[in-house]
Amino acid sequence: MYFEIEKEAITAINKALDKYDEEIDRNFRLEFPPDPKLGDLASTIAFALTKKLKTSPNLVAEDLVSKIEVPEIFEKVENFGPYVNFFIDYAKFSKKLLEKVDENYGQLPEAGEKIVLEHTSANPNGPLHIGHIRNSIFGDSLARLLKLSGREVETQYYVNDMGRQIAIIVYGITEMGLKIDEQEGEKIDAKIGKLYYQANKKVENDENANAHVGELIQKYEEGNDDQLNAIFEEVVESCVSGIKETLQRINIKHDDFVWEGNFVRNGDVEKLLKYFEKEGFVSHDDVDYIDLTFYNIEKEFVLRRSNGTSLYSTRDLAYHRYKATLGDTVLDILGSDHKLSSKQMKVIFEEILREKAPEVIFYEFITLPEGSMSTRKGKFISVDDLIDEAILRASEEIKTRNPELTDDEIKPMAEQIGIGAIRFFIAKLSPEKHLTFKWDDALSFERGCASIQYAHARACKLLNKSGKDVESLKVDDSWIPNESEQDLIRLIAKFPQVVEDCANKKRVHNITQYCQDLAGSFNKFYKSQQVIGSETEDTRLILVDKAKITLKNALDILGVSAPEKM
RNA sequence: GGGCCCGUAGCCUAGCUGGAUAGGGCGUCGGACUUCUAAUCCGAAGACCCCGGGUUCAAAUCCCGGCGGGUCCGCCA
Repeated sequence: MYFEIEKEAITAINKALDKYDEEIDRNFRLEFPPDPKLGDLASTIAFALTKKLKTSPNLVAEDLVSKIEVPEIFEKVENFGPYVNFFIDYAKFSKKLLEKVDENYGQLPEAGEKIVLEHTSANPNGPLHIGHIRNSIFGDSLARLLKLSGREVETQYYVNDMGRQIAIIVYGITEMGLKIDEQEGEKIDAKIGKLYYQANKKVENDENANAHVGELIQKYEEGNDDQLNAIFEEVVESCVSGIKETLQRINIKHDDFVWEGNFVRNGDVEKLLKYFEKEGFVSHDDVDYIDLTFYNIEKEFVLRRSNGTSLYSTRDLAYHRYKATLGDTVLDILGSDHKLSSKQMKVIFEEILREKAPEVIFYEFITLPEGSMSTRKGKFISVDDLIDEAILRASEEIKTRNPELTDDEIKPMAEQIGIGAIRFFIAKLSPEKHLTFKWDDALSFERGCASIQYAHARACKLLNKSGKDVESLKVDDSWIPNESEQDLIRLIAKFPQVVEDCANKKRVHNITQYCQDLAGSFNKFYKSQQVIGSETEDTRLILVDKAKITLKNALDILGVSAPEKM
């Protein structure tokens, strides 16, 4: 709704600007004033005009206001110092808004852009740990946000089957006689992690073992040993299946899993290397590499090991060229430790291949209070453990609040609340901020996600209790919303704009704030206004229903489910 | 050593393409359950926006120089 009325306000301002002789940039948008007392939409256009007119911005704003014809949907236009502020006529606006909100509220029209979004892509050498989860939760939420904003999105998980890590696991199986089934842990990915830890310890301290791993890498890359291929594939497939299960628990599902080995097997990597060679970019030492000092990058880009095998970075280049064929934009979510290699990739794409480089969003690490996590050192908290703990804590919380509930009733609620707490906790922090993980911060049910879910459950309960079919109700024509109703309407109206804004900036953490604001506004309304039995019962029920829908759709961006009961 | 990121009340944080009294949350203190669920609401206290310069009518935001923390600089991914 704000889109429409913003347009009206801009048109009105432009008409007023026509009355001046001075030419100023008409490509402006409106902003939200910091306080509803100051109106609903504000323009800073007076600042631009001030420079031309050479008077104070306050006077310009005052003069501009006198020249503006107030569009019908607005009550008045006033200037507050240099700001030109529009006040919505809520008697007219509210009814229109409520009629507009349906199940798809917030879904913006098709933008005609397809984004291939890669996220998570953790090495299949162990379970997902809480260091990876930021990538997954941010990536998945962003995918949801971008879809809502009208983009087409395909999510991919890049499976590193050819890495040294997998070869180490295979070494553990074939040379050390370790068996996946015999490892500690419930899930197969956890067992593989344990096996990897042991095999890695051996390889680190034993030259021969280390050399043997190199041979395994070489053999798998050549791909002629069917028996060996099968072992590699089984390890990777098993681990990925465990990871998929974990992701599913936190409402994450990728559209596609792409194995890096494909790009060696289908010849793409070789083609790329030949191209670099032909164009004269390759330097030969023990290894083949591209010297990037000309582009101000000290670190060379290694293409091939001395034994002739390819590296992750080379295969990744081929993978990114493949992704570019699938959509308009290639977007990666990566930890900040990838910054240098991404810079190398960007230069290679733009300067050497002369192709569009992928877009990358970086996030800082999550560390434990005692230091950073490491699958290699077996030092991490797995996402499965985090989920289990979250659900456990949530069910205890539910039990103390609702002692009458049975375990069967509690279980699904605990899952929704526990998972919500995790996703919300991760999503609310902007990605460039480093995070030290603490259980009590991560799994708080006060004022966090649970209170938002609670607002939704409250709305459901209320609608249910009314016994009316809200779809068949009509907004009362004489209704003039009071203050808390206006506040709620304002926030509901803002939602599509929040979606657009966050999607353009590719930021999801502002969505969490929006959810909190909307829930807060609903709770305030709920506390102060009687719904059932009031004179405007039907209208208020509609308002409750629309708030509920908006809340649900906003939570959906975060992959958090909206419970009907709590 | 060089590159990149971060530094906002006791704690976590939004704002960072310059503009309205720096917005939330946790914690603290005080109030509200005979009334549609108190996982809620109302109120209060709490901020040299790391420090020092500069640009500007205007700086948390931009520039320069420090300080503190993180991270990268592998024939790992």
